[in-house]
Amino acid sequence: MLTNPPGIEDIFPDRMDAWSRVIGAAREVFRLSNYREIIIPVMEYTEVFARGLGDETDIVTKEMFTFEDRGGRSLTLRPEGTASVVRAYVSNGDYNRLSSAKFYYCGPMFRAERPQKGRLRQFNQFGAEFFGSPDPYYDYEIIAMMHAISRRVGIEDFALLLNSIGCGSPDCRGGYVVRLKSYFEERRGELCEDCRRRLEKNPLRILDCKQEGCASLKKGAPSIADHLCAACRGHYAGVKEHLNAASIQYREDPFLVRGLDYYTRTTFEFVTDRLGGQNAFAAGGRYDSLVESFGGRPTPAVGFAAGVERMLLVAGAADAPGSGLDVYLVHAGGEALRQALELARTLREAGISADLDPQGKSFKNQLKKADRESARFTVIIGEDEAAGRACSLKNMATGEQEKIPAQMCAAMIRKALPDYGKGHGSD
RNA sequence: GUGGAUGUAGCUCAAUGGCAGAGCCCUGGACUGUGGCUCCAGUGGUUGCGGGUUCGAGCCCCGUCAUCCACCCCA
Repeated sequence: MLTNPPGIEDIFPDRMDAWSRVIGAAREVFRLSNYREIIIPVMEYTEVFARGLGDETDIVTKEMFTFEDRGGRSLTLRPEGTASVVRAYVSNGDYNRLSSAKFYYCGPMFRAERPQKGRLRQFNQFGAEFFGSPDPYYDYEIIAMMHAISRRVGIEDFALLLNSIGCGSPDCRGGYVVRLKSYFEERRGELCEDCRRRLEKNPLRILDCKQEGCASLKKGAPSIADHLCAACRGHYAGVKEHLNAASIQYREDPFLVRGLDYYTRTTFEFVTDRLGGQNAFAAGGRYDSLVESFGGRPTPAVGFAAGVERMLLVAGAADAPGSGLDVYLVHAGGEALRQALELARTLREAGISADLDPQGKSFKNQLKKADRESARFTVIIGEDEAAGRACSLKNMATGEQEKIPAQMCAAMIRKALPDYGKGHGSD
């Protein structure tokens, strides 16, 4: 039997309810802050990600689905969205010339990791990016949107971790990294094997290590908080002020280091302990030099991304079987079927969802199907009804049933549906 | 890439090395034109795949594939 590749899932209708609620909440929150949707390609030239995320990052070195096109150029299925949005922004002169821009995106991402709880090879993210200002307000705006989306989706059990990793200048992170490196070099023997390698490549990442030895070492390590330059310190204070003003709880974590190279100043994560070996369901930060490194004008920017499947896990979202159909038509075949088909057309044209089984076995069988579809009404056309061009309208919740002229059916159902008009056809 | 666990009906799972089962689902009946609750009956299997040991393997051994969990890393 053919199966789907590992870590690449089908999403069936029963799950779509919860799934759409998450995406819907995100879209609505983005709209409220004037972010507009952008559709970015599912694949890019490999350089986009290599340059965007950093040549040495784990994602680029071992987690990308990369292949050659027919001309021998290297293409990669996108492992995240920010690099693509930046690439799109830079290559589109119209937007590039605007003083600022707000985008959001959603769609599948691909990473060639071993699947496990909360980790898929194809998964869905939505995210937002702001271009054009270093003002800490925008860091806040980005964080606040993700916060609002979490609340709307019903995620209660989470923490917001916040940090500033400063800028690259020698009196800021640049100098800090040097101190950090020498601190760990003196204790090289106590570091795990991975961290000894990180010591050369990216000493900051040692702070992220969960090995016991390394974790206890970092308690005595110099903290980035004490080594920010005046400008970055002021920026960080500004972000916190905005968060406080909005009563958004956060926990400062001076050791919060993200796996992507492009971050500057603000970094943050929305974390929970309900994701197995994973902990973050959304994360982001500021990336003030990424646009420039893609060949654009120097343009400060902030953004975040969230994992839809992880949010569903954290929210404990249950599958909802049944379609919420408005009407299921039950018929006795022959002339009754002919009238049922005609009535189905009428109902659908009136914006009422209707379904039936032309093979229609017993009434019992058809009623059962109506129940499985969680239909709100059943319209029954048996031989008696068909003879008088009538139908029996049954409310499936109460069991009440009434025989009415077929002509009146659509009008009566429409009146009885409490939310007719929302999500139904309009007139 | 590394480690551990698990693969039996559509689903969830039983079965000392000795006749492959139950619950749910599905179909039908009790109720000849009425869903959910109850009761009864029925359909449904190359026990992931390939070897081996044995009189005999779902069970033991080897290999392989798949899934899950964890490491690593990340949404």
